[in-house]
Amino acid sequence: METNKVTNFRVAQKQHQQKLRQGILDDASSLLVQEGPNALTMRRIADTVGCSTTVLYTMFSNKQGLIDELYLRGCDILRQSLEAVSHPGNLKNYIYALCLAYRGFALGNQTYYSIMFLKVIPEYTPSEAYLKLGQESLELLVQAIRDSITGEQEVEDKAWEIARVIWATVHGHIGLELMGYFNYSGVLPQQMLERALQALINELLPTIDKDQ
Amino acid sequence: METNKVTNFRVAQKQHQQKLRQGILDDASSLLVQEGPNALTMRRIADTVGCSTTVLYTMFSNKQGLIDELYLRGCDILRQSLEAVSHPGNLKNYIYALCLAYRGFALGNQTYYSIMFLKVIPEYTPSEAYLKLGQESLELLVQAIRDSITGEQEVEDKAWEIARVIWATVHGHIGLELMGYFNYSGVLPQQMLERALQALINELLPTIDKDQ
DNA sequence: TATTGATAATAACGCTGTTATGGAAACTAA
DNA sequence: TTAGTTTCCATAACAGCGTTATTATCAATA
Repeated sequence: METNKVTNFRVAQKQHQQKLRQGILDDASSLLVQEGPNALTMRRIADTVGCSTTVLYTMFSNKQGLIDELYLRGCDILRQSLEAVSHPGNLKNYIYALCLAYRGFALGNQTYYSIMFLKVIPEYTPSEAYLKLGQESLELLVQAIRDSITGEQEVEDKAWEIARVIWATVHGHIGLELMGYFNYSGVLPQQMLERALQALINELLPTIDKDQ
Repeated sequence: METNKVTNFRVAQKQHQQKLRQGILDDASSLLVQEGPNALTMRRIADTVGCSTTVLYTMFSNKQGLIDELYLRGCDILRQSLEAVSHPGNLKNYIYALCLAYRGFALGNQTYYSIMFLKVIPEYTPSEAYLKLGQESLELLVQAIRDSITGEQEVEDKAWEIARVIWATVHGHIGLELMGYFNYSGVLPQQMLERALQALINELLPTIDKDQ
């Protein structure tokens, strides 16, 4: 059957392209991690992969499209970092641990964190859809907050609202820390974050763990 | 007197250079404000001023040196924004107002804020000394906190510590807001920040305004 | 087998920060 | 005044950036 041969070829082609695509993203990813966002240029990616820049443009349209994929990888890593947190039964401690895991993700994957939540690459600004995907990586935190305000009205909206307040706080501590503003400050950044979190959880989730 | 003529010329030269220097910074500043950090290239600055890039390099060494000066201008604007806050007698409200003034500075001077506290220009990273200057722009906030914990031990260290925690929180809210993460979130960013601040001040400064 | 179609490398365009070159103007010294 | 030296600055260049037009190659069709 001629058509079978053709479709077989087509399938092989598709698979090859998929592998190439993943290979490119792997190389771009290690470039990002090992040498920072500044090293993430189309030419360097092409050199690392061993192809011309043309391939990158036919495959991802432009730099924005390529980095979009790295953004998604960052979302995965963040989600997995939160999933790795064991639920200690105590909701307060759990929320606490989720926030510290978020910080762990940020410090352990500074370059991913930077392209997701800071504007370090002039050519890249996450689209509205991707901003939403980024937020949704925090689902576990939102769920924990949902659990801790169960019984109240408009749990869904309130949970997201509180999550965003906590998120912003954690983000702010990380942002200033990464900029270097907390070097030589006497107190460890983590301790400062913990103090802020304690205050926020106490005030925003006053009914939490009262039955434990 | 030959030497007088010479020195007079030297003085005139110096003054001329100072004026030129300020003119360059004025132009760079308006370029930054009107067209954003991406428009802040050495060539565009030179074109706007009406000189060659060589002048910029003899005057500021490099782009880092030029933006250092804009960083200082940003510090001035921030300090003045805080100084413009009237002290309402109530310390809690004052700290509150200072934080909102900080947010006002950030939103009203997004480009200055970005080069100072976010990493939007790959070629610019504030040095340790400038990071310190940036922090010191928050002196009024630190002083307010100092006033509200007077009587305790190690007021100086504690005040800075609490100030940094509050600062990080405000910064985080602004950072996510500027990235667009709070668009379509239902609750206004300012309200979210206010809730966070209320929680922080209540918990970190429990003795505040008890005598009023 | 000749032709069409996709694929990708080369080279180019207009940017960027930075620097070497060359010339003009001004100060110094005879 | 004149010759030499120093200072200043614009032009042009270099390397690198994102992006695209050109061109050649090579498999699929008719």
